[in-house]
Amino acid sequence: MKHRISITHVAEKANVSIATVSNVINGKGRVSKKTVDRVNKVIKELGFSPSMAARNLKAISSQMIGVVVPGLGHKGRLHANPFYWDLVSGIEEGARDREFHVMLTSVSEEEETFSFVKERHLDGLIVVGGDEEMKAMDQLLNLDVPRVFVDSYLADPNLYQVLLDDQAGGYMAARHLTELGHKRIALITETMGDHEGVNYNRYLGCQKALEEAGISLDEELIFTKAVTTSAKAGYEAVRELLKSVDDITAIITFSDIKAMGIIKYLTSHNIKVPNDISVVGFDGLFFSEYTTPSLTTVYQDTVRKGQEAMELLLDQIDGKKAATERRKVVLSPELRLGDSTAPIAPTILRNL
Amino acid sequence: MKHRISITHVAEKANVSIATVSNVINGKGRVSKKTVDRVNKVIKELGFSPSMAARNLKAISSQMIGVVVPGLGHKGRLHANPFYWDLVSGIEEGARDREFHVMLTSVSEEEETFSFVKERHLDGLIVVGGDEEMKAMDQLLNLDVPRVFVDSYLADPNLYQVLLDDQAGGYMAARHLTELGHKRIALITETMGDHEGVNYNRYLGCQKALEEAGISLDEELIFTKAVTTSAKAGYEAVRELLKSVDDITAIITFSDIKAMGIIKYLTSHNIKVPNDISVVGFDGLFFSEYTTPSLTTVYQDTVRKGQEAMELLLDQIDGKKAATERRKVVLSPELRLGDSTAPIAPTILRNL
DNA sequence: GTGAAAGCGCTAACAG
DNA sequence: CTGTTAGCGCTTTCAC
Repeated sequence: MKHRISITHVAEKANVSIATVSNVINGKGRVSKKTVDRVNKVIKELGFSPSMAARNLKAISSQMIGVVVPGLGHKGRLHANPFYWDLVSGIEEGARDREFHVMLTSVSEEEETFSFVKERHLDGLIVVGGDEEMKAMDQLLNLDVPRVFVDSYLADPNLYQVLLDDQAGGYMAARHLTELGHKRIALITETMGDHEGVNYNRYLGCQKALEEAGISLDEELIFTKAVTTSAKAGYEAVRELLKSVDDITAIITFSDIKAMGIIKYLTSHNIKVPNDISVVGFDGLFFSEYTTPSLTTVYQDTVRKGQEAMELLLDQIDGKKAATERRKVVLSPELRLGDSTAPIAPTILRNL
Repeated sequence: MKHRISITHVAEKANVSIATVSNVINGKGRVSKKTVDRVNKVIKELGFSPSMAARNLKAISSQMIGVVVPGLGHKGRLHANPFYWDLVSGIEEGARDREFHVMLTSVSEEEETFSFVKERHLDGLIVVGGDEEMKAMDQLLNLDVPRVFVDSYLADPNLYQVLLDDQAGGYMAARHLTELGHKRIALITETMGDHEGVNYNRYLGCQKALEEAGISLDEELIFTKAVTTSAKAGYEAVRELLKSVDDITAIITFSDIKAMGIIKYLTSHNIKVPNDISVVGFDGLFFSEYTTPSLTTVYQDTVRKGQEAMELLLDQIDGKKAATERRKVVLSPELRLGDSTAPIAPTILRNL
């Protein structure tokens, strides 16, 4: 295995000192144009590129940030939710614009140390969707690096966070249904933790809309046993739900993929969507317009979410003043109408 | 900003030399149990973790591999195909098992140098889905690092590749349709390049099945103008296709998300799937069972594909003998029946 | 068992 | 303008 080409080789071949080569590489110091050209020529000839490892040894920066996604790896492989890919797309795009690279890691249920952050001199971390209950969150909160938390609902106002206005989203979903005349509206979601987190906030929004419409959200209509965020979980959740409830006319769920599973169950059991039951999803993923029926969903710009997170992180790394003022970015959702919701059926109205 | 805690600090506090600390960290050399314990205690107290940058300076390895995905970034942000996320999940999982980290980068249409591979001492690269025509492929092929190409169909037998048996997949799709009695079968795909690549091979498989059934694949039935791999592209492609052809009874397309768009177009234009037209997709993504109708599709284990790629890469990095023998891993697809295909309708049969 | 010392490739003073 | 030199944190002989 041949030796790495180092700055020294370049220096020798160009008949200059390594300091000069260094200056040329970094455009620093005063170097005559002639020398610059010569050195650059040699660099090209030798196919030299500077070792970041060596650089990092002096400078603290590694020009690399980490993205921590829950459950991607090992024990808890990521649930195939396109949402993450959109988010990562946004992050990568933002990083690339600023010449940063992105390291992707997952955090499992096991104890994690995140020692890699120090080991690799990571300049920052974007943490996706960890609640305060997440085991690893403690560790994460104690790290001494710039961090941005996405969808995490952390109380500490000093933390940098990117969120969706989930309450508004939940509100839109429920409001839409009440406006269509629905009264018996079920909610299908994962466990909502201890009154925090994305799902809980969406739930609060729903509740508000229902209250406004003079509807009380029956406990029995809140189904929080969807184990994962997946089509399958949605499918199984409605099945269970319908065992104990038979008069609902609408369902809200907090992800499009669960909505998909829900619709699948309903239509394959001869319950018409939206005629018998309306369904509202959440996220507005690419496929939501292409399902049959197309989804009414609360859209969020996930790619942008990723970009915002990256921007917030980089501002922080740069120590920009802006960063101090702008610690929390809250994006707005948007209701997208599809064919999965409709006014409550007249026959049902009559029975009320 | 406080100084990084280095091996020196540990050495001082533990009253040993840095060499000993190093030995403890790496479990090398002879160190008395007593010293080991003392040093480890100090390490914990100080919260010390060794700098990989410094390590990399000596050792060549960075314990990091790069994943290169086409068009994720900047100019050509990734098309929202869950396929990639599955693949990356597999890769990350494989990496994590072997204590490697994964850097995610995109390659745009622009000229790319991949200098980061040397700069960051990457131990290897997994390249996803680049044809030989891809501009950056030349660069990629000339790099001097272990690489694994996924879905790339490169001629050089020395290259490490992970592929799906795409011909078999295409064959399954078409065979299934001919067995159902279909004769006028259309193909909707992206441009198929110069007779290579994933799509072309799937096409070959189709062709074979059709030939076996005594059907010639009409030129006019091959629609290669789907611009991207997306539901929208599928939607628009059928629309165009149906302008010039009106007697097809089945459509094959090489991704589930295009299939989704196709079905959407058909059903929303009152063409029944599968009664009027059968549709076969490809990939077997999570949602394929949950569409309405559910998709008949050629399933591939995408997560496994990622894992295999990682394994092949790591074998190569380790210089395992196995790697020399096993340069090409070809996974097998599997036909998954859904409700989007059905025997050709009797009414049509009568007209033939 | 343990330590001293020489680098790995680069940057950043500081001289010249 | 350009070169010398001292580290950055760690691994690795080679002595003791």
